[in-house]
Amino acid sequence: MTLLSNNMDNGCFSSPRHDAFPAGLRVLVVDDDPTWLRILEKMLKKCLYEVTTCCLAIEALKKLRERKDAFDIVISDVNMPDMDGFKLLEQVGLEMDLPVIMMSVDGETSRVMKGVQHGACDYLLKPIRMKELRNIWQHVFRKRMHEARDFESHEGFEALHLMMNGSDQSDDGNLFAVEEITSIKKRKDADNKHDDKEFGDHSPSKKARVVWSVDLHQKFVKAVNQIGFDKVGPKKILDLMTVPWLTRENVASHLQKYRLYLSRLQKENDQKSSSSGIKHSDSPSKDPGSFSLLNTANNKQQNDVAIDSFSHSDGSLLFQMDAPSHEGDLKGIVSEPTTEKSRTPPISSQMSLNQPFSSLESSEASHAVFDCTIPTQYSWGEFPKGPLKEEQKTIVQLEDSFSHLPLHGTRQHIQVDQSQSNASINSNPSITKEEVAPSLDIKPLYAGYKNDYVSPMSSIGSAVDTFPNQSKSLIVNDQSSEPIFTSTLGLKTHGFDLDCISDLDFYQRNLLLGGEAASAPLEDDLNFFLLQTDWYNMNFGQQNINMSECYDPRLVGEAPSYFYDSSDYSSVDQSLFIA
DNA sequence: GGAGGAATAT
DNA sequence: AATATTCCTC
Repeated sequence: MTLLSNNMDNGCFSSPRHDAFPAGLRVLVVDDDPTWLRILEKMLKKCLYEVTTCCLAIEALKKLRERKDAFDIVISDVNMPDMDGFKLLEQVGLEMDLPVIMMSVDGETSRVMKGVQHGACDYLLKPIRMKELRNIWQHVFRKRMHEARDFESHEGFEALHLMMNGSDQSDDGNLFAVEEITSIKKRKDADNKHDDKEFGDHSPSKKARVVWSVDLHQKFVKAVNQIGFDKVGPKKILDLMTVPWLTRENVASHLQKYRLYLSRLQKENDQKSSSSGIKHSDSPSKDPGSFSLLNTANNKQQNDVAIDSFSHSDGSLLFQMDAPSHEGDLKGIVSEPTTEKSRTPPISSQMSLNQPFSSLESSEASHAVFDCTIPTQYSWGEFPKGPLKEEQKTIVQLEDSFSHLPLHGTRQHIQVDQSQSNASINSNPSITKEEVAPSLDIKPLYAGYKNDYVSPMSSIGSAVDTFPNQSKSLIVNDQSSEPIFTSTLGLKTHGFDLDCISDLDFYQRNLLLGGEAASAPLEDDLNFFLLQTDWYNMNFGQQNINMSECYDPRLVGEAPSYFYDSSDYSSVDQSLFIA
């Protein structure tokens, strides 16, 4: 490490005798009580600091003015005859801008506060212990960091830490030199430079990440379908999506993931078919109506663009979508879920699941599907966090949760809500008209969504796999920490408002936040950030709420099913397309 | 010289 | 795991 040299240009800590950082710290002690003065001097010297004492505040000021660079830090008593310690504090802060530590026998909060308000970097109560003096250098260090302007708490802390460890015993010169500190800052500055741009427009340090919300994905899928799976390209998709802030790269990345997902499904499908002989039976309901079903290559018909090209040889299908948007959106291909479920052992769930499909009409069917697939709020509560996290969660669990679903009752509920959903959505600024318009309502969207990812396969396995993952994502994950931090910064700047989710918010929601956040369940979020005391976390949590499809707690009371359900859907969907 | 897309990085 | 970036090919 670099040693602090006595001849540093800036003259800091220039002690002829010591070159290790804390050692040689030039301290000016001011106290009208000679006894204390002596004691302090002794103690400070023991710390290897260079000590200068004076019993008069005025005298201290004089010394300081004479040579502004002669001291690194000032320790002053509060009660002095010639001048109020606070006054001195103020002067020093004004003229020399040196860190000042106040001390007194009086620990009254108001006084301490006064000292701090006047700029004291610390307030020590007499009797003062070595321990307290030993670390006063930290104030100098901190100040320097700040001065270096682009002080970064993190690095600063690290450096500080290092210094402390290394310097504690003043044994070696294992300390960071001021120069180093400075360099750290510089590096920091450089880094921040790019960030700054983003900061400018409310974004945090890093480039915002695009969160592929259900809406976005839906658009994506729609575009893919319109173009034709075999002809798609990021650019084309991007153009069709008409999402201004989205970039080709974003789309490319998503497409990559999408393809990966599909291929994985395909793979699984293949395996399955081979092992079990023939693939799944056709899904139950191929509803002529609007539902599309997937499975078997045969059903590709009615879509303008069936994206089955992906599937291959074996003809097992990949997936189809109703391409044309129009109201066609509603029809999603729901097959998969059905199939999966039916296969699953737990009878109760199966029954419920199947039923809807076979008998319901398309629109209803889709609802039903949702119901089946998505655990309702009840489920939420029932899902054990632990298990959810586990990779092998499984069918059993899923089934369990499914069996708990209040399908019938819920279904009705949902339908009703659905009618309101549009209103809700519209009222929610976070969703732009365009977004709302194309799709009749969220449910259909989800249905479509699900189709995209799930329909291709009717494999239970895939469903199962995804589920656990999704749960994982539901739980606050650390990965989001970084993005979130950033985003919060942005939010902070803009004054995030939970009540008013504006387009901007939508934008932020999609660009600023970490992806996982979007699927975080309210419950977890709340738990999570209720534990946090700082603003960042609080907002982080709120953000999450917003992100999860209008999951505003305050709204929950009013628009129950819709919100709950939607959030659930979103989570499910997300998991679904998590490859 | 840009678009796609696999490989990598974060 | 989800996205972003990089890098190579066409």
